[in-house]
Amino acid sequence: MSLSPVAKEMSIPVIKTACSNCNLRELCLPFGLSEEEMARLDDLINVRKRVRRGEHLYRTGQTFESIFAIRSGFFKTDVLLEDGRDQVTGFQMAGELLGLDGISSEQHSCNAVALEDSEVCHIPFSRLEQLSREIETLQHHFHKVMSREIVRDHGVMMLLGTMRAEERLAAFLLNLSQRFTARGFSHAEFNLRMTREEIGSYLGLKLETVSRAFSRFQEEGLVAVQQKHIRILDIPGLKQIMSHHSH
Amino acid sequence: MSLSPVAKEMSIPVIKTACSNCNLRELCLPFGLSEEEMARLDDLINVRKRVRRGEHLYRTGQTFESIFAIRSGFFKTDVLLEDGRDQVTGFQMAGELLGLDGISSEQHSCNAVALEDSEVCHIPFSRLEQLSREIETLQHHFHKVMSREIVRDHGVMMLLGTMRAEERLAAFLLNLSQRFTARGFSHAEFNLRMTREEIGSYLGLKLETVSRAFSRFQEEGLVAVQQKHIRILDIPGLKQIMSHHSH
DNA sequence: CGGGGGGTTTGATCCATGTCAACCGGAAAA
DNA sequence: TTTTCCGGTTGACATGGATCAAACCCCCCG
Repeated sequence: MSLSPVAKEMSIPVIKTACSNCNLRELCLPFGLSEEEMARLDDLINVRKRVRRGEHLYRTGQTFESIFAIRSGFFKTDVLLEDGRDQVTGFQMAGELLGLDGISSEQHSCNAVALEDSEVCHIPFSRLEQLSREIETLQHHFHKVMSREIVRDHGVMMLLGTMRAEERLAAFLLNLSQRFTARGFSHAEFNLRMTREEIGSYLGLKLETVSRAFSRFQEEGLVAVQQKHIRILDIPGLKQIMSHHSH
Repeated sequence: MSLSPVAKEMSIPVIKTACSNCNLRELCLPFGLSEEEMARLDDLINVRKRVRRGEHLYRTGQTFESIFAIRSGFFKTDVLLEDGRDQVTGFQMAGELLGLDGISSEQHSCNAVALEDSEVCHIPFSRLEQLSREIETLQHHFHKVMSREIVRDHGVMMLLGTMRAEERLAAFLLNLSQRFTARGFSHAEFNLRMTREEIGSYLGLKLETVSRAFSRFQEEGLVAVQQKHIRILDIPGLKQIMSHHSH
């Protein structure tokens, strides 16, 4: 049963979806803001949208107007080349921003697809710029978030350019583990939201190679894999694989 | 003969190195600013620094305080992994910014090395943020520049993840050509500032593979290669290689 | 003018990953 | 319960690029 407008008017307490009571505020844009500043940020985020599994949040070429903060759920972004090849450029989870790539050309330069039922906050970009001209903390934090995206991308370039298959998968699992931990989930046990093919696309590998690497990790007792369910058994072992360069 | 301080005091016209008379202003940060706004940007860029070939502009781990705009010259950025592997993450030329990756953690996350004698403008970041709170155009343009870097990185991820050796090199040459063109140089003839090994590192290939790909292009009449001197003979041909996926 | 050395080219061989194909297994439909 | 189907696993084989090695070339320096 959903609350009627009348219920609101009768001032029955309603859980307002707002930055100030969002448990992701320490990971997301509001980081470091005062109560009053957060309220002003709230003001500009007046649309929250559900995106069901498999649906696009935006597509390449669409006019860029807003960035999105993930309230809950899981997304992938991918780029499509004219000749049909495509690549997953990232997986995004709660508290992360989507759409930063659209600022440069005023249109989105990748597709964003929900990998599970998700909810996003819609942040009109020009209003965010306006507010960040007024709130130094917000401005600086936003710059940090963009910069972090650049650093992340450099990490992926490193992975794609210098690592072999098992190193890539180890790095990928450790990265997921670390991000789940930061969100208060188990660092050792989680469900993958993406297929082997999507993992492979992200890591520059074919799905068979990803599958074989998982099997190998399993044999060596590093992880327990059951379909999409992953239990990481030996984090130091994975770290060693990641950086145990044979040459 | 250099001008003495006395000459300046006698108000003999001195070419001031300033954004307003920099021929890169349309590519660089000042893009879209009024004369008055550009003067304010000039105010904050009071150090211009020479970096000789082979010297570091900054190193991984150094405290981040400024970003740098390249006035002239050519740089590479690279990341070093603990196990000794490294990768070139980009090549930067006049009008481009260096150091954006340092914002996120307040320390530089890569090395920037001059590949030829260069000159950079030193832009204290906190003052840039301050000014961009006051000048909307500057703020927006800066955001676009950061976003463009993200889009560029996605392009490189695509290249590393889905392209084969010759496609990567074709993409690389076309990209250089296009950037030289934008700076008023010949789009068809230029000198590479980097070694085959650096190209390989950037493209996720070994130097021998890069060399072989060059030879192949030469055989096929796509380019004329003589050491570091490159003449592009067939741009459509290169474009076709880049996107002529065999599968 | 004659080394010397870094960068480059080219050849021969090897190997990690791609490719192709068969099979498996769990979830949803019938 | 059985069927279907999609995603995943596993095997056999092919291949692009890595590796190792030698020779070459250009530029700098004595």
